[in-house]
Amino acid sequence: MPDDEPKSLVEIEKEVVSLFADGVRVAGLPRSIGEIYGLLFISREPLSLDDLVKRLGISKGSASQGLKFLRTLGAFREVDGPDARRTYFEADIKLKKLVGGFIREQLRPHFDSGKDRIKTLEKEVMNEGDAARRAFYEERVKKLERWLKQAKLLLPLVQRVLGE
Amino acid sequence: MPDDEPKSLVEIEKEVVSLFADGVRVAGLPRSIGEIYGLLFISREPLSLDDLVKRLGISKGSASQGLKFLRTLGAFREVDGPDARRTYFEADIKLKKLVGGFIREQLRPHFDSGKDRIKTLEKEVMNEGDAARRAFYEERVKKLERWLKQAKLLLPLVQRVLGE
DNA sequence: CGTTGAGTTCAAAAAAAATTGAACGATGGA
DNA sequence: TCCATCGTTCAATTTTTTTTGAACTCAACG
Repeated sequence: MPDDEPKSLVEIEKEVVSLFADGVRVAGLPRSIGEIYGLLFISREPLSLDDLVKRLGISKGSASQGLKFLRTLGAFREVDGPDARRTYFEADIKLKKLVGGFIREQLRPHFDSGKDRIKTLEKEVMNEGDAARRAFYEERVKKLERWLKQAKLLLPLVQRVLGE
Repeated sequence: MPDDEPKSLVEIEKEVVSLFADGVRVAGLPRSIGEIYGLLFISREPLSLDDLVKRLGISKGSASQGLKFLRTLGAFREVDGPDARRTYFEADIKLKKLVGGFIREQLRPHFDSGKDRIKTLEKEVMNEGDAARRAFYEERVKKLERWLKQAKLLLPLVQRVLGE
């Protein structure tokens, strides 16, 4: 029963893992998710959940949850590997896909709820008795609507620029 | 000495404050920063630090730090108000300016450090003895460079789309 | 100058988020 | 059918982030 698989990360791997770990923080994601994707990104062979646990030194729970999230983004493929019992993961390295997944899973839902809340605001504004104050509120709520519309407009544009 | 200023938020104000509080979380910013900007956004008259403290029910420290951050973004103007001793704040409601400030203060620094770290990676890759492995690393590092370049390219575009 | 109070700073406390690990369901042999 | 173990889940724990509040600086004013 060979256990000569590399247990610890080599220098390059460490640097890439740490780069992604820091990188995903910008998007408000936990470190471990960046670490997992980073290691998949810099690994020639697909890795199993257990490989991730051993090599990153994280818990099985973290690895499983991290993969669960990355799966919703479409950040990796599941492929066959040495052990038929295990699932092996291989990074999908299309930036467009990653960003697309992030937009779909993280940004869109926020935008949608934002839209609803602005709708609620509009109704609320109508109850304002003071005319001048109401006018001010109307102007601001309209501004919010425009912001949201512009932001939504931006998303497909972002995807296009990052596309192939 | 009149203290008939409204102490608590009216319904609309509450909703806008909460909308911004949740909204800024997407950008990884603390709730209080969204609350402060939100209240300035929906206030007809400029507000002092003390107004923010009283009406949002946050500490003086939070308000001061929140304003400190918003100041770096250029998210408000300082104007005169009822009390000559105090500084009054008025929201700047140009989306372009807000996003521009965020890019400049939060995103750019990350990108710059990312660039350095990729440079380090490149050097490290040259030390890899195994040719096939080195080729793989080179390809991946090149991919990272391209990603960073595309992301950087995106920033001015975002600013343009959000402009006036 | 001394006093007052506006605004800042930062160590400590509180709150929120991420990680762990043990229990669990599921699946594929034997 | 029973066993072994892969992968998931989630309550408890740890870590990180955010907020607080008291001490401080500084400027205006008498």
